[in-house]
Amino acid sequence: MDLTDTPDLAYDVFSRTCPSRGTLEHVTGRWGALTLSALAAPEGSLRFNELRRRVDGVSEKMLSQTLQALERDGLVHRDAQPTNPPRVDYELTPLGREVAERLLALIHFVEGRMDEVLGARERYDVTRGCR
Amino acid sequence: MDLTDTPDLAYDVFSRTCPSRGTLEHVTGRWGALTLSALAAPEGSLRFNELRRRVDGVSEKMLSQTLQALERDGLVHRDAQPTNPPRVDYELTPLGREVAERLLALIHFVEGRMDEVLGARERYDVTRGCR
DNA sequence: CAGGATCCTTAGAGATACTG
DNA sequence: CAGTATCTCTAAGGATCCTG
Repeated sequence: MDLTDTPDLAYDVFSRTCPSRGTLEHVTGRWGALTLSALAAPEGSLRFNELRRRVDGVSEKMLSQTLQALERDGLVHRDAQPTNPPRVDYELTPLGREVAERLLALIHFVEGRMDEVLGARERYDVTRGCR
Repeated sequence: MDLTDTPDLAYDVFSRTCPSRGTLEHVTGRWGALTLSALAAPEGSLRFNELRRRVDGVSEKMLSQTLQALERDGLVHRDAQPTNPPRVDYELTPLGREVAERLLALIHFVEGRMDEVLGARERYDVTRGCR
């Protein structure tokens, strides 16, 4: 084993220039997180407009951009049938599924603790609201 | 067990108006995620400028805003000594620590798979780059 | 149906200067 | 040291129209 250099710490999100920051932003961004979560549903595979309905509030443009970024990062697989009308199915790749798992653990935890969060907010606003 | 209504699903991030979306954005946002991660370090407690140095690239303004949002959500505790010069320490609350745990699981997973991601990107750019 | 192309708006972000 | 205040400006995001 050679430990003179640090090849295993190649990617550090704390560094401004690390590409992992970009990927993390795709994954955790407003629409990225919801899109991955939607695709993690049991159905496994969803069409463009199905996704759009699930991800409440997303525009066509943002969903399209989000899906492209996730596909480029190898987290989402895009299956386009050259039929008319066109039919395109999106599903998670194996890597994407592992990412989504961890993402959902975070999301569900936050959802489950929202009462605490909301309580903390009220307390904060009462004490510091008088600024 | 009564399953006729769904009171336990009170917070659903898929809904445009759910407050959990806001909290999730504080947690997963560019600076929120890095700030929580930095505070999850073994030291436990960090001062403003220590944080600023760890979170490479953050401005005073954004760090300040981020910390306020996280404090308001009850994830970060702020301890200000009214001395001169002032000294303020930030640390995770118990709830914040649980959130950070799950967040770090996601971050470390992504960091560990960046080679795959970068490989996928190259393949994507080669095949679709010709647009 | 799945998205590309366009235009438009504004909130988020950075830089700087100032203060207790 | 730990912020706040102010300014500027870009780029994310939304709405709309269009096409294979």
